[in-house]
Amino acid sequence: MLIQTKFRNSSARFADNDGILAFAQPSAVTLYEAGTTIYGQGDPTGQLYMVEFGTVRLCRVSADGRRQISAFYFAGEIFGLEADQQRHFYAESVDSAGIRVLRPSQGDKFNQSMFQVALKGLTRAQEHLMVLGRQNGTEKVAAFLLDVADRQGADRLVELSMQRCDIADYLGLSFETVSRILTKLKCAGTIRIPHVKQIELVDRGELEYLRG
Amino acid sequence: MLIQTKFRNSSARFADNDGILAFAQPSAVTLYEAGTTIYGQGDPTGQLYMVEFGTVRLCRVSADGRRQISAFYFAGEIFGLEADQQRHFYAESVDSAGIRVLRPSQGDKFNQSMFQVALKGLTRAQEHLMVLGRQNGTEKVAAFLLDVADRQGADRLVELSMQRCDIADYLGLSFETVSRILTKLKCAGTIRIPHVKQIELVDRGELEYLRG
DNA sequence: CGAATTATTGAAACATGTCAAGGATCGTGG
DNA sequence: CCACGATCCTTGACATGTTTCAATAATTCG
Repeated sequence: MLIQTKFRNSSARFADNDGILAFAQPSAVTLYEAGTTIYGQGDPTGQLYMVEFGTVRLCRVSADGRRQISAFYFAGEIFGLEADQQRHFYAESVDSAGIRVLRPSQGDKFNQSMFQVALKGLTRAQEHLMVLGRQNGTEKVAAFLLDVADRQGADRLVELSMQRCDIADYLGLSFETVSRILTKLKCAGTIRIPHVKQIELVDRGELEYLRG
Repeated sequence: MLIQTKFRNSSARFADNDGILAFAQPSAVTLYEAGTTIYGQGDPTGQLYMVEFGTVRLCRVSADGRRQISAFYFAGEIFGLEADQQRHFYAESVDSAGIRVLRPSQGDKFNQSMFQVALKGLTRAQEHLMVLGRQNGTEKVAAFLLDVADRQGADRLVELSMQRCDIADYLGLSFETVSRILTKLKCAGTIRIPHVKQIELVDRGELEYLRG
């Protein structure tokens, strides 16, 4: 369910990612209801997207139904870059999200910006490889909470726009394990869970220690 | 232990990656003995490298000694791209490897090539995320064997330049588990192991099925 | 308020890790 | 060329973390 909206400058409060806005031709913001497909696997590539508000997940599902979320994107972040003409992952809104399409305007500066987007994506993916490959459940969850907090600019209170299942598919765990670990951290006094979707970082130092 | 060598065109048989050779200023080939550091974590960035022959691993070690190998690079492949001024991973030769430095020559075309390198790296990292996050040991090893075979252009006989421990740290497993899985695949008739470092893909279809 | 979805918790099964021993391979020097 | 030590690989037994299945609780939405 898509609803075209009109306001065009609400992202001013976020970093103008890599100067890309100056050189792309940004469209109006499109509103995606929670769980809506933004683009599908196999779709043609060619345009980038910017999250205006809300959260986006980039996913892939294997033949037998296991899902891996390769990244989340929050307000102000850019996604949709692919190496060739076909999309290898599909993108969905996690919650109600506003997405702006960035159409490529031919030009050096836009390419420069695309390069920055690619580098940022590469860095994130490599960081995530480390988490998926060599960390246990507790370390994964700690790393996730700190990452979300940083990207939200949150000092103590993290707003989890995604559900446990999304976190699990991002971290390579079952959602039950994610739930158990959050409970364990809560009991240890490291976090508080005032609401299912709000995590308060009580002992940030401990989380950073756990993250490794 | 480094030894400067002189031959400059032995990579002609490999794909001229993204046309980068035409625009960079390639140096002579430097020979790195097995297990030699090519660059360290924290080193300044700025130049790319091309594998002339042999294998390179890109690694990171956590505080308590767990290592994650984020990528292997084989002959003809380019590595060394980073998002900022500091290297976040370190690069080592796996076996005896010849490495060519690609110094950035200012210019549009080189940047274009860097972009291609970034995209390729991003794609690989994302593929690997899927493997690390959602595949079990057998699937990981199957995916690894097929990936190496493809990149070596090998039909049946895969030459494993790296040891079990490297494979394990790449796949997020223990080296004992890697060994056990190889044995299991051997007993199942899916592969043969004529030599510790040679894997014959007897039933490629089965491996592809296992990979998912 | 009630139904549907999502989250938590428990118990048992399973895959993988850890520790330990023995075997294969490799490089070196006699 | 062989013998030796060092390194790497394999295999076994057991410990552990995570998954799975199942039941209950909390939350969301109409």
